[in-house]
Amino acid sequence: VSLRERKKARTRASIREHALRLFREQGYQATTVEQIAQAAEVSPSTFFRYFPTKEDLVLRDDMETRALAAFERQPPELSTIGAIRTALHETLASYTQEEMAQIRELAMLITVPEVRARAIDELARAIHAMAAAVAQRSGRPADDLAVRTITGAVAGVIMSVTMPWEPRTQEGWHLSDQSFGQVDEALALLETGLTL
Amino acid sequence: VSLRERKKARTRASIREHALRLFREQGYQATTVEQIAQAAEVSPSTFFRYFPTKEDLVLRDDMETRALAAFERQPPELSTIGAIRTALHETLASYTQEEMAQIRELAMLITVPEVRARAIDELARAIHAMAAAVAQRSGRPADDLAVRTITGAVAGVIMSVTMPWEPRTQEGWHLSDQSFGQVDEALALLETGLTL
Amino acid sequence: VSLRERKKARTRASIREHALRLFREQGYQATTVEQIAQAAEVSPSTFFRYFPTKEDLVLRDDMETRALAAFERQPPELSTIGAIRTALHETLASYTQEEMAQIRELAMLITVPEVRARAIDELARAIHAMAAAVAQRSGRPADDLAVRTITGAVAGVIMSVTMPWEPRTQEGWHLSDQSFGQVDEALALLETGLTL
Amino acid sequence: VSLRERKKARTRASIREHALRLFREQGYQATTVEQIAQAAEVSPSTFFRYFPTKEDLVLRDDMETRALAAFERQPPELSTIGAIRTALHETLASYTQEEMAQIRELAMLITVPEVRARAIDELARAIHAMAAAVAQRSGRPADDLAVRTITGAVAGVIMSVTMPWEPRTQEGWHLSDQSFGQVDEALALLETGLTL
DNA sequence: ACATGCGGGACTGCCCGTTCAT
DNA sequence: ATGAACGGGCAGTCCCGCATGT
Repeated sequence: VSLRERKKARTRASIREHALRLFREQGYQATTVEQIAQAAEVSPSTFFRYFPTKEDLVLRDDMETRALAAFERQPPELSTIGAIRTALHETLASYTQEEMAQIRELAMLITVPEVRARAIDELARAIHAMAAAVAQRSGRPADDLAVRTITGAVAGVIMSVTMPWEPRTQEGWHLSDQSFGQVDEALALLETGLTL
Repeated sequence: VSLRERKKARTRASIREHALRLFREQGYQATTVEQIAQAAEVSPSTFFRYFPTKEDLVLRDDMETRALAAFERQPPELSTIGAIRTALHETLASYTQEEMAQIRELAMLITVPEVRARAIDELARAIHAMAAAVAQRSGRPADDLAVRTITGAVAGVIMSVTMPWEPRTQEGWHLSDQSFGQVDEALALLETGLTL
Repeated sequence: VSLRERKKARTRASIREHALRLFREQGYQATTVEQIAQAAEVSPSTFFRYFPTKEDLVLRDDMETRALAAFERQPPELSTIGAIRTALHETLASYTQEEMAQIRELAMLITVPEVRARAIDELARAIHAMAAAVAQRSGRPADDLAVRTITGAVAGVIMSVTMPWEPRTQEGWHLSDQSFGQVDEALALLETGLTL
Repeated sequence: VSLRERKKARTRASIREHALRLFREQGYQATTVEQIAQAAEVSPSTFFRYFPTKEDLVLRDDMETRALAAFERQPPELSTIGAIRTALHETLASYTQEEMAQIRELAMLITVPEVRARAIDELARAIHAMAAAVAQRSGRPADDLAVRTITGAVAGVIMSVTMPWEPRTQEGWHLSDQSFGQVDEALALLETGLTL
């Protein structure tokens, strides 16, 4: 880890922290990139070198990567959905207190339409990546319909349970601890069979 | 239907047609709102009165509304997913040849990232609307977990089957006739149970 | 002439005047568009609506248009070059004192490389427009070699005589009154024959 | 020729080749310096050390230098324009097949406005350099009007004959073999006298 | 009512000067 | 000491909302 790398990481963190503070104080939309750059003492162009878009301030985390890695570690005896559930548990457990706090803070911002659209898109993309893993695990081709169905369903369930559906204000919604519990429960339901 | 309404509809259609032509010729991103406005012989501000954002040129259709209405017409004997499947069939059948052609053309544009993010978001929103209908149909509360699970799963499956996952060029992807068939099949799978 | 038009013209003039003042005070390159916009009390985007590029502040004048019109007014007895010389005289005579002063001030800025490259390009384009007029006048096709040769030569002579060739500072060069005299003389030479 | 020099020349050639390929594939404007640098496996800053601006990828060749040298080799019996014509012939003849092919490819890019403006400016500058040679050859002062006139006229004629005047697409224009023939013919006309 | 004009903000691309790594 | 990385700055484009004028 060279000095250069360290500095980059620090700059990146600094930009994000200042941004989050400003979002808290003024709201997401009311905060301009220029303000963030000024607060973090970098130029706007530098800002965009670290975060391609303003939305990426909120989105870039590695939860999907971690979850995928955890999934691939699961023993083959588990059913697909079972493996996914365990993987999610492990992923959550891997976060420190502070990381969870930041995730919770970032999560509040998905009430902003653009952020939310991007977030869903990322989720979709991530689950598609997981489809490959599922395919391999079950010895089926990557574009197998059952594989696409199961991964799609999982993504949809996560979306449906965690996203704030009614248009609430930024303050009115938060990612509760029980959200994860609900996701788990919903995935269990999905596996049991959706008889309604 | 007043004369005013007629004129509005014509303007709206004209803007959309000119836009689609320009998208075909130059691509979505390369076409500016100003060009579209000029081609349709309206001012840019008028454009925005008809379509709140450029993306809405592609997104605004009433498929979700029609599907929801069809769902509510289904007899209570059908299972939830069965009713959804039938509703989708009826919705598709309700389109004329020309409408289908336009839908297909619009569908090509979801390869554009912004459009795609918005499209998924709309799908999510639409399915949430359907959750209410499902809840009522089954006599459960609106925020019932089973209801959210089933509707989320349906949305996820539709997404997973119809969206172009690999980053393909605009030309390389199209909404095939069999896409609908695959959605139907996948929903059948979902109902049967996802044992993988 | 509506109120709107009036206002536009005033804004345009105001921007240019403030820009010229700033150029005088700080130099062309050291003056940013933002400064100009601020001085003229408009937003940067408005600036670009009036002048597509910073260079256009300097370039947009109608000398070429006037010269072309004057050329077309010349009687057919005159030789081509003779007609051009007369047209240039008439064009110059048509400017008021103030206009000449502004032209002179703008002319100083062609010492700036980008401006100069653009200026030559405009000259080239203008002379090409004149080729059409010459062709018509002499009853030859537009792409006749003699026509292209004569108009090209005229453009080249004007360039050669009026442009500041050695890289001089902005202060060291100015468009003198005798520049026009020299152009006239050079065109006379061109007509007589270039025996060297 | 040291090893260092060799390496530099290779890097330079490599950058240019990758750039030309990308220009062919995506167009000049759509290709960014960063893409070129990446393709040539150098950093952007290295790119700018080899080519001060993106335009210089297209412009930097030594045709003017060669032509000037050839001009200075001409015997004093020849008229000025005669000497220039011979010099141009010799210069052309000095290029290999591959060099000509590259020149032709580069020439296509002068349809791009910025490139074209720069190209004309370079031509102007080159011809001004030639003015000094003409002055010396004829024993006149460097700023002699006849000298400036004749060199300016030659530059203008070359411009007029070789440049694509109508706004054509990149594909629609190319530097034909007969362009050189036309230049020669036009210069002959210039010498004979421009009676039109 | 409707269009036009203007403001503003995100974002891109070119280019340069300085700092760090080899 | 040579070269790459990095940050800064500025021109320019586009989307879109709001005020202003017709």
